[in-house]
Amino acid sequence: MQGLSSRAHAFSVEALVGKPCKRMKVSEGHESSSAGDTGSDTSIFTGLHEYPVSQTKKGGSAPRGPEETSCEPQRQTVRSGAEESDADHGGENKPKENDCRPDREVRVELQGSELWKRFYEIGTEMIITKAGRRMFPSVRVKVRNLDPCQQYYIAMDVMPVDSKRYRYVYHSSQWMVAGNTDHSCISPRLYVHPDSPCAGETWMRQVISFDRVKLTNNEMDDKGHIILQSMHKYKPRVHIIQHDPRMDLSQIQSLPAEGVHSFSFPETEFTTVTAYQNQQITKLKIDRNPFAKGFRDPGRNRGVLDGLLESYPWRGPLSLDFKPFTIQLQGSLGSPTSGVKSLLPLSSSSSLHPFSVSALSCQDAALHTLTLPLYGKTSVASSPSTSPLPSRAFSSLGVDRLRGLPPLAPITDLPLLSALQGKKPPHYRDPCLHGSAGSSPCLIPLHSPLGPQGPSLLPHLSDTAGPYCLYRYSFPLNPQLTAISRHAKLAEDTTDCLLRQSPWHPTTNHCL
Amino acid sequence: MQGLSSRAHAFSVEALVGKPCKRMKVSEGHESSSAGDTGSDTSIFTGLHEYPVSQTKKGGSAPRGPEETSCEPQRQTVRSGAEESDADHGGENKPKENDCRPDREVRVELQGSELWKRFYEIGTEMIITKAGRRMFPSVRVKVRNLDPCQQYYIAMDVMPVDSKRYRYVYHSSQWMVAGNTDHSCISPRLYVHPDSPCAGETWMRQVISFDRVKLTNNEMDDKGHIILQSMHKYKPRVHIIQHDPRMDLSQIQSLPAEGVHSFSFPETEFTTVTAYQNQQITKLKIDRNPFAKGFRDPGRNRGVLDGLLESYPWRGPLSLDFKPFTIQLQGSLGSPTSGVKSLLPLSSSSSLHPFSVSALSCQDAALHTLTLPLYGKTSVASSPSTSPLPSRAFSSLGVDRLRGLPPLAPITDLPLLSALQGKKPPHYRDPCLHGSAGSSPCLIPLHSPLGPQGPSLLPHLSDTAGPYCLYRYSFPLNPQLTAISRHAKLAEDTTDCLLRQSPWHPTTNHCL
DNA sequence: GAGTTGGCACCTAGGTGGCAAAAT
DNA sequence: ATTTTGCCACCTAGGTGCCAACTC
Repeated sequence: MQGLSSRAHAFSVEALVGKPCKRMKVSEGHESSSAGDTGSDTSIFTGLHEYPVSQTKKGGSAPRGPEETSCEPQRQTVRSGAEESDADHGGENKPKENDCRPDREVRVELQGSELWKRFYEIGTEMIITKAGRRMFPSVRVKVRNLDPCQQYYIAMDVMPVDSKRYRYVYHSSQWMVAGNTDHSCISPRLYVHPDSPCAGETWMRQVISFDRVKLTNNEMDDKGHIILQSMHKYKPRVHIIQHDPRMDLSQIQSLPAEGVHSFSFPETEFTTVTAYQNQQITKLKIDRNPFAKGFRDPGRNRGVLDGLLESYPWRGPLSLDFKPFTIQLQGSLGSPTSGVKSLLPLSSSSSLHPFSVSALSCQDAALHTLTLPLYGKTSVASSPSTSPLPSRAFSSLGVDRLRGLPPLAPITDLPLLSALQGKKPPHYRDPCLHGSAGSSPCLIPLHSPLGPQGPSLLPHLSDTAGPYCLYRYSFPLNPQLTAISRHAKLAEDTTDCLLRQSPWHPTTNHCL
Repeated sequence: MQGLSSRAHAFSVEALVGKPCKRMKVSEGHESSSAGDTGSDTSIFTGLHEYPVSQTKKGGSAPRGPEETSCEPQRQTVRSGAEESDADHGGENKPKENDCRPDREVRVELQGSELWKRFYEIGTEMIITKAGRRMFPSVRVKVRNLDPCQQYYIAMDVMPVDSKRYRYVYHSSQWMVAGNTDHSCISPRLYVHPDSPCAGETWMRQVISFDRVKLTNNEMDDKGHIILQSMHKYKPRVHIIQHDPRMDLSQIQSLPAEGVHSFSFPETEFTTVTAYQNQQITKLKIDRNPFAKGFRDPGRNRGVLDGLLESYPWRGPLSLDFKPFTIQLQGSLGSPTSGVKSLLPLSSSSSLHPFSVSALSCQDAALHTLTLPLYGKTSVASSPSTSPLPSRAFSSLGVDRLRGLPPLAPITDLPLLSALQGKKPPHYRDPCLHGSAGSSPCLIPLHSPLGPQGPSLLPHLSDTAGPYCLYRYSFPLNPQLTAISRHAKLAEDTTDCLLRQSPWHPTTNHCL
């Protein structure tokens, strides 16, 4: 389980199997090294029971100077080394189950500190929007030395680092002070972790993630997001709040007067923006945030087609522009009975791959022909998919159904018949066209030459006769070409696929 | 906000604006009618402080007979009418803030009772899977007469109705007893609502939804799902548990000995299955569960194309099969300068619609031509979309970018130029092909006749000269045809769109 | 001109029933 | 013969940066 995002899990599973009020051992790895170690992926802070951090300023104005929050980065070095290992072994002590006073200072470690530092070195920017935007990276912490039996709230807020307004100077790639904050008195919002309240033991057992926090620049926000001003510098704080059963903290909107430990981490400082200023930040965000994968530089992990091109020797004739091209892929066929010939004169290498892709590449016709095998063995369907592509990737390209082609028996087979008759293949559903007597929308048996270039192509296909059924899939040039290549990839993974034996009329080019 | 699904919201927003310990007025609508009213969409139960329901049987075997759970459906009629309205007005009483004894019996109403009853009349089935399956409908309740200041846990479990095994007899569409349960002693799982614990006031303010509950048939489940046996009858129970601050209830796995009110509703009884038995159940699920929308009968809400066909008089020549067809849509053009002529001889009706779709319908060529307007006014981009289709719908058809065509200035415009030069339109991203000098994959300026039928089509286009730019989009016959129709829908919604004024070479058919 | 906004293509994440193979 | 399982197409829901238009 990732963090505490699902409260239900915490209750229903992990909490249930855990032994209550028994300190769990957490992996503590490198923390016994110097806490300020920049090579560490965590930052450790200890909180003092006597209030290490300044109180929340209710409805107050922004602090005047940097570091007014009294939980200083320097505090980071207060505890380390020896006491750290003390704590490690102290975890074996029997916790005082009825005594809810923690036996040592509360400690909080920032998770993903390494990533935060990567951003911090460039100058972290966080987008804020009217609707609210998540932070990336998000604040994730591990807490230690809580009383396992005590109930705690854990919350986060975001404090101004100073009362300056900033602007980004492109040519120097730097943030410069651009003025002072107009002190709009917005009471700072406190984000209470959704798992609150929770026993110390449960909190300590896992990473506490604030990834659902959203930042907004909408002062009228009514969704509980944290309200910030654009072009200002901020730093998140994490608060560990002892639950006082006498008080209903379920609706706390500001920190209580006592029993609060607060922590912050220098590398989490960021500047709010409505659009990224520093392109290095953009790049790093795109590179690390899974939701931005669509923007990633394809250089590293290019399209499957590219991968195929590189992994096969026949690269030559293929190109991605409008020029004519031919692909002839080659794979090991499991069945000696499937006699596959080289289908196209343009192909150079030996041709045993179970499908071929060709283009009738008049410059703008974008009409392609795909000869694909019909999977003749059931093992195809049940073989574990080794494709690195999620199947969803096909969806967006609109060619999922190519794969939906079922295993078939020679000719009396119902799915084949339905395909030949222009019905839907079994797995295909199209609610828009449902009920019409339409044909299979994506897999269409090839009946005749397609255009000017068709005849020059088809003889090569038809004279191979018997062992395969030719299907045609037409698609616009580039995106679907990728799709085709993905099918190539699939076929490649399916080493036991067979070409379908289905009748092919050599002169009419009809698939019977 | 829907239910309490986001704890963060409960804390950060709604809870914060609410006045603590003041009973909120909830919409109570028809509840003052007889509680047993079958026409009502809620079922109301009252719980007795003296334990209306049998205790949880820890690790126990299934009950032997039906209705062993003592919270009977019949209890449903205990309270109604007069007291109901009493409670309504009692809501204005000042709650005794320091006295946490509720002033009347706790009441729980099932939300969505009407839907539950629809299922119940057929014989509700719930799929159970190894990974866990949600319930549909899900248990959603409203609670009343809690002490606003008292903290409560609210939980759900699922109790066997009897200890019989059932099988479905298809020819009689009935569930028949097929034997007795083998008493596998799996301790029943308790699903604690993720918002627990929470103040009575907060609970009462909104619908409490158990839609995240998952049912499983995996006895070894470690994800906290509720474990049931297939082909058995069950009924969910809802428990209101007073929070005893002396006890840590955050890890409760069974109901405490006191302070629990339990409720169940006869219409929520269901039979567990691994695959639906009664097709009426399947149909109702598909009809009502948004996640099953893909399986819905398109008869009611068919494809947009169908809708267009019906809403326009020119239906005649269009068909969805392989036959040749022509569409000529007609809309009101904002600009009198855009002289659009009837583009195709096949078109019958008057032709002023800003685009046309035609097919060079050789039986299997599937090469179509789309003439579409370029949106010339910024108001197009900013006009509120009235299309009932989510934009995502286009994604799956692979033609999103058609819409991405930007508003353009006559010819020096960069996006247009890039489009004409075969570059990507501004909004288009294709990571797979990124970096290649490829052309616009989906919007390709029309340069020349496309095939045998091309020349006969293009003269009609080219001699309209000046005011538009012709783009071509090729697509396989059926699915993308729908996509085209969706663009028709978009264009229809965009009443102020303008045909683009861009040069068109009348003899070469090139878009300059 | 600088900063903000809204639309959108492209993702992640995950819920649904259909289907056919597998298990019982 | 019945029940279960795994895969899949098709959805919902929502997070991301890009872009053009808007605002000040």
